[in-house]
Amino acid sequence: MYAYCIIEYPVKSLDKAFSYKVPSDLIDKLKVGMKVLVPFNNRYVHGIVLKLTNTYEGTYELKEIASIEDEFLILNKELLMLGRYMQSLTLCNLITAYQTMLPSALKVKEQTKDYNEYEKVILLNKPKEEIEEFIQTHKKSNKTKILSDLLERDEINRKNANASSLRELIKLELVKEEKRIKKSVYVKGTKNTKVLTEEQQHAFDTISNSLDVAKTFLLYGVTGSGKTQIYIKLIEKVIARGKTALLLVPEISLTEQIVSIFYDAFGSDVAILHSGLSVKEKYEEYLKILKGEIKIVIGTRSAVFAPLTNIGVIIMDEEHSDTYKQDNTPRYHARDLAIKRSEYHHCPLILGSATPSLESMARAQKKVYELITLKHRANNLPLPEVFIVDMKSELEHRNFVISKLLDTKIKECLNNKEQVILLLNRRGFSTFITCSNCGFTYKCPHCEISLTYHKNANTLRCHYCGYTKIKDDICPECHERGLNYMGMGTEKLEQMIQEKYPDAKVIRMDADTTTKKGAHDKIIKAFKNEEYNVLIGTQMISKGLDFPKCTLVGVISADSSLNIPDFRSSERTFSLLDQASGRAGRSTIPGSVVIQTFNPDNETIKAVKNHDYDEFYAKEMKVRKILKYPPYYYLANIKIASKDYHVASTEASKIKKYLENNLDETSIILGPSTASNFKRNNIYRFSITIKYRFDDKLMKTLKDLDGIYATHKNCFLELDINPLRI
DNA sequence: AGCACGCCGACT
DNA sequence: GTCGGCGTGCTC
Repeated sequence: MYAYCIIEYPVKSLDKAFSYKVPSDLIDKLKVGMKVLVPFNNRYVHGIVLKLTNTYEGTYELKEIASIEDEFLILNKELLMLGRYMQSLTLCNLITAYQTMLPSALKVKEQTKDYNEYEKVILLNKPKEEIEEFIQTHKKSNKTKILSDLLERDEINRKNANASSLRELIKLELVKEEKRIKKSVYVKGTKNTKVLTEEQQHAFDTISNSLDVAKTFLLYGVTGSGKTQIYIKLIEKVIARGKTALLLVPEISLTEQIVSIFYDAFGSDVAILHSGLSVKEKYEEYLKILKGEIKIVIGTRSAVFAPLTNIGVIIMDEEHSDTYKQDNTPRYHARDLAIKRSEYHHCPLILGSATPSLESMARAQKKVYELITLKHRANNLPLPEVFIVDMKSELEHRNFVISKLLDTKIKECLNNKEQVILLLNRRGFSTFITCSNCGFTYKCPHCEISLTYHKNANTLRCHYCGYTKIKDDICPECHERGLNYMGMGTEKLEQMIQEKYPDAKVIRMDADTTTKKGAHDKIIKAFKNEEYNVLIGTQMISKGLDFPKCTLVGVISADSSLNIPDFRSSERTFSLLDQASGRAGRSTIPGSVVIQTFNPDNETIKAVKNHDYDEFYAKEMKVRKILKYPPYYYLANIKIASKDYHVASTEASKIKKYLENNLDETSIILGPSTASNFKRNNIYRFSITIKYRFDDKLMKTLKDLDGIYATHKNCFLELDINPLRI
């Protein structure tokens, strides 16, 4: 028998199958999809078996497979296919695709955040007889009590035992201590008795009727419309039919509620996959899923590769979330792979969101997806009222940060002992120029995105197409000397709020205050427990959190999100502001939202005020159509990187020529321009973006290009097909 | 990727 | 003379 293996090095020139003889003692054990150890160029390297054959036609002197690396960890037929599919979508190496699918690949860049709660339990360490003997031969004490408890119950929590007695028992090696992940609710069957509303029921029925069809549904429901309930019912139904379910969420840490709901409903049938798991934990969960011990997998992006078989439903919650797209190689989008898996398993895929991505909504409009709309909040509460404050007129009253209205509302809120959330988006990665007098910002005349300020050259540049202009001294709009780049950090805002409202207890949540393990959770819990009444934070506080006592959300500057130089900034702003407003008034007290902006007439802002996604969608689609952005055009981005500025620059021009000669005439090539992360780690990056519709030659051309530069000494390419940002 | 092979400069 | 620089090519 012969085996075709792909080996572990993610290098273009090695990204092909190498053939080996299978030694007789492995013939029975070796399966396609297994990890093996093979001799390769005087060394042993890991590989994955792609194919097994009985004959060998080639002319190589074949070596033998050395051993099976892991007889449990197998990529099944579907996952092998999925890897090839991912390769074709992202143009990554096949081995890279497989490595990202397998849990062991995590060792490369293990993350340190640990979202698990741990508990310590005490177990017996000696046979029962010995323990009994000990109890008999010693007089009653804390020690014997612990032991007899253990005889009865197998394990006890460390908290329930006298610490010093315990220490002695451990010393005597009669008992042992074990640290394990605390699963808050492990017991199955807290009956989910919630009754679906009419609307929910209709959604449920529609999907239920297509349980054996590979169909994608876009479940578009306003915040609080109870999508989670529909997920639960669907999964219950699918499990009852003997199938499994996959639930993808944007970020586990922000989805605690969903997770605990599912633990409650399904107990140990659930596995949670997220980046906080250690390699070992991830591996163990993976094996459990593989062995069929798990029926429901909940996880983030990479959970789309969960080795579930017989999937009955795939759900992608908050489908518009950017986290579903990996921002390093392989740059896959979990949605694409979820669609593929739903086709393979002939099961429905549900994309859920209150603010669907334009791509998905456009597909729904074109009937590629079936649209299901939930218009009402499950608890029938009105959506919070949104107030737009024009900061231009506030400036006249010298209110630079907190407008009169927001100030009044905050005071009102504090007086009523209710809570306030203040949202301050970060300025993004690049600096843009704003007129502090009228709020004017420079936009690229071709790309409609904000220009980035380059201080050393005193120029404003578009990093899409390369358009450059010199910064004016006076604002072209209001003719004042107000052109400055603005921005305030959360830290400064915190200080300011503290001074302005001395009685308020303020807590801040941003990247700085959440670096430590569990800090994130701690802040949220503390705020929920009303230890604080003002929460200041960045984007991260806008997602899915539920604070019943919060009745006011203030957005300090909507412009900072709106002006980020990216064609999707309106979409992101709408989603962010809509979600943020959803934080206000979630229980019985109606909430309000104050949005401060220099652009009160901006269509996106107006749509947020009316909670009108449809209006936003219609307007934004027009813009995208005119400017030829997704969903009307697809995008592909090439980054040309080199330590040498000149090399990067000249190669970028060469590549542009190459593309012009090899792509369809209908495709539009933008650039080369300096990439948004132009110089990082002393590497210069240029960016070329291709807008295309149907270009048969595109993928092949990009692949060829990648091949050409694979051997280039000091210049390399990064390809991103359907990038989320460029 | 990682290693051998190979062909030139400067060092005990 | 030889040690070692890294350019080139190959890996079932």
